[in-house]
Amino acid sequence: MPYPAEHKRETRSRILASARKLFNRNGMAEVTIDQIMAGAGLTRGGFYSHFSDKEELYAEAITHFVRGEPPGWQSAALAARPEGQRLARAILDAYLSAAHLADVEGSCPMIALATDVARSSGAAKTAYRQVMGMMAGVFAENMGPDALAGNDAPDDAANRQRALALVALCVGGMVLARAIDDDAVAGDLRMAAHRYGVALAGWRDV
Amino acid sequence: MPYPAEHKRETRSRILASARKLFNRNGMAEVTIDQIMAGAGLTRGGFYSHFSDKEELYAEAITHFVRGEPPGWQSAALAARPEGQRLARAILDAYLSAAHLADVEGSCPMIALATDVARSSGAAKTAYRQVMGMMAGVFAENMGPDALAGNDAPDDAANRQRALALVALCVGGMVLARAIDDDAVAGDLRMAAHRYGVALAGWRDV
DNA sequence: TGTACATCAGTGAACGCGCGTTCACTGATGTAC
DNA sequence: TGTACATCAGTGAACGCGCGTTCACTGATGTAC
Repeated sequence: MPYPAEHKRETRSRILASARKLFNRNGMAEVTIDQIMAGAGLTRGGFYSHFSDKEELYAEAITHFVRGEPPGWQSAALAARPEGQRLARAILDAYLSAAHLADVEGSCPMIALATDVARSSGAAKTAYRQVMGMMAGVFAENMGPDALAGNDAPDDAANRQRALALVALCVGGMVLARAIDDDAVAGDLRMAAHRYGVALAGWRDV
Repeated sequence: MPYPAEHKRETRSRILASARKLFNRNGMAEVTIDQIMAGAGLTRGGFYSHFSDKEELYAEAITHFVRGEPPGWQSAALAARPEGQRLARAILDAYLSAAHLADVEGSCPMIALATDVARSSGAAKTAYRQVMGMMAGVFAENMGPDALAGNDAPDDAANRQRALALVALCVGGMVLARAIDDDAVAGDLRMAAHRYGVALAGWRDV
C-alpha cells in the first residue's frame, strides 16, 4: 500500500472543510471546484478521486456539517460540558451570539445554507432535517415553565411545539441579521431573538 | 413615437414578474437570462434593451418585490382592508399559512431569497431591509399585552424589540419549513411558529 | 383616407469565457527481495 | 541495508457545454403628408 490508509481520508476531510467555508460564504451554486480544491491546497483534477461529481460533494458537505466537523460556533459553548437546561441555554446563547453572527465561514449550516437546501433535494434535505431535529430535541427536553400558556408543567407535545418555535426564532433571527446591512438593526434583531427566546423557553433563571 | 409609451414599461414588468417567480423557485444564481425571457414570452437578446446587465436585474427585482408587484401571499389577507391589530394579526396569519408555505413562486422574498441577499450587497440589501422594516413596523405599532414580561402596557422600545423577534419567528419558521422534506414536521414548524407568534404578540383575542 | 417613412422593441446567430469533467502522466510512498 | 518495483494520490492540459453579452437585422407601430 503506497500511502498510509488515513492519508486519503485526511485529504478528503480537507476538501470538505474547504467546501464548508466556501459554501457558507458564497452559497453552494456560486462555488467552483477550482476554488474548493485551491482552498484545500490541491488542484482541479484531484477532486474526482474523492468524489464522483459535484452533486456528491453537496450531500457529503451537509452530512459533514451534521457531525460538527470541524467545530464551529458551538465549540466554545460546549467546552464546559454543561448538562440539562444549562446545556440548552448555552446552545441558545452561543447560537444568537455576536460571534456566531460574525463568523460566516464557521456558521451553522441551517443559517448559511437555508434556502440552498430548500431548493435542493435528497441527502442535503435529510441532513438538514437531522440538524434541525437535534437542536429541537435538546431544547424540547430542557424546557422551563411556559409563561405564555401560564403552564408550569407543560407535557412533551407542548414542549416539542415550543422547541420548534424556539429553533425558528434562532434561525430566523440569524438569517435576517445576516441579510440586513445595518449593523445596529442586525444587532437588535439578534438580541431581540435572544431575549424572547430565553423568555419563551422559560430559562430566565438558568 | 412608434410604440405607446407604456408598452415598454409593461414588457419590463413582465420580465420582472418572470424573474421573481424563477428567483423564488431557484435562487438568483441558478436562473439564466434565457429562462427569464422565455417566462416573459420573449427571447434572449431583448433583455438588454431593458436592463444593462444581469446585476441590474437583481436590484430591480428586489425593489419590485418591495412594492408587492405582483400581489403575492399578502393579497388575500389584505382584501378585507383590516386595520390596527386586526391588520397585524391578518398579516401574521397569512404569512404563516399553509398556502404561503406551498406558494414558493409567490412567496415573500425575505423567505425565498434570505441567504441570496445575505451574500449580495448594495440595492438588494437595502430593499431587503425595507421589507423587514415595514413588517416590523406594522407589528410594533399593533402589539398586544406582553405576557412574557407580564407587562400590559409596554413602551415603544419594548414593542419594537418584540416586533423584531416576531418577524424572526415568522421568517425562521417559513425558511425552516421550506428546507424540511417531511411535510408533517414542516407543518408542525409552521404551526408552532404561528401559535407562539400570536402568544408573543398578545393577539390571542384579536 | 391612404401611402411612405422613421423609430425602436424584439429576434436570433455568433462570440468568448468559465466551469465541470476527463485523461494521460508524474512522483511520492511503502513493499519485496 | 539498498535497490527495483507497484500503487495510486494528485497534476494540469484539453474538451465541450452553457451562459452572459453583442450586434446586425426584422417587423410592428405611430406619424407625416
